[in-house]
Amino acid sequence: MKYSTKLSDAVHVLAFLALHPGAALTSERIAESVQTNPAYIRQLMSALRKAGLLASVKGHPRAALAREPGGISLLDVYRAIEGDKPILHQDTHTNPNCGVGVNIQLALRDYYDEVQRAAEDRMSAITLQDIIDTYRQEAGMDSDTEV
Amino acid sequence: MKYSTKLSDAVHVLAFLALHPGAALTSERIAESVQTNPAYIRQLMSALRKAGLLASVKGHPRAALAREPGGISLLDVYRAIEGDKPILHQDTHTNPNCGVGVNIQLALRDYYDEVQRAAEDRMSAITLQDIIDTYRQEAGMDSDTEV
DNA sequence: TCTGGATGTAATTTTTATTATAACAGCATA
DNA sequence: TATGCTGTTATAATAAAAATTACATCCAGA
Repeated sequence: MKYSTKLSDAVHVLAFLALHPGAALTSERIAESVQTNPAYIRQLMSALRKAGLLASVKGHPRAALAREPGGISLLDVYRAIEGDKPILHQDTHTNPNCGVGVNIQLALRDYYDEVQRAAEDRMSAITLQDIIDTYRQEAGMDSDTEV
Repeated sequence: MKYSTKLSDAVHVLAFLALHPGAALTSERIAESVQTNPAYIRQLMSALRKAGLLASVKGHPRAALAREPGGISLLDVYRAIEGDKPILHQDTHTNPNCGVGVNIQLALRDYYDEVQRAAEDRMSAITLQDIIDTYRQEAGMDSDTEV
């Protein structure tokens, strides 16, 4: 498949909103920045809304963060967008008649869970605010260079 | 795309070899356990060989681990198989004319690197021996229940 | 020394998750 | 009450992975 960039795009959307407070951003305007189509942006926003990270008014470009950027972690966004999709994937198509195969995959699960937890722990320590701060630094403070 | 199960399958291959020392395992025999085709197994083995995790003799079913299971970490296998493929993916198709978009993705890179490192640190602490031990436990010691 | 079974590798096809796109009902503001 | 945008669903296109095919090469044994 393609590599999923939904997490990156969702962060992009949230950061874009945070950087343009009260700017009447339509899904079309945001889509331009992400260089994609408005429907995809609305899909992401829908997931973010359901997770309580974003508030919006149907029919109007009034989307806004539902929390402070400092209160939104990368893990929050990951959960909102990817649900409980793991970062490593077991092979669930091994030969069920082969005890070795099945049980190796079973054993792997425990260790994949550990890796998942390590990644999620790190993600939970990174906030949208951190990302915005880094953005401002790297953009050399010319943070109002427009779209 | 499909989800990659190469890491899981490569571990499967290594564990299978470790569990059947000197058993003249053909790629076909291993493929049965993984329930896939021999060529795919040989591709995995080729990557493992290039990474120095596995030794083999061309033309003959003599593959064997090149190191003790305790000396092969999950990270070693990941690197052998996936190279430097990251677990989280940036969106590199954002609008280059949008400073915000580009720089948000740039800022994300730093944080994705942190997550990657956390995951890799954990992977480096897990060895093939650990996985085999867990396998034996979960298989309830009937570790010679055959293929 | 020659034969055969298996490897190593490249090329092609099939599968499947993801993104792109289209379509439209419904809402809230003007 | 007309309009612009949202929220959502459905379908098509894209891309990465696994499956499959093909074959040159090797080397152990007859």
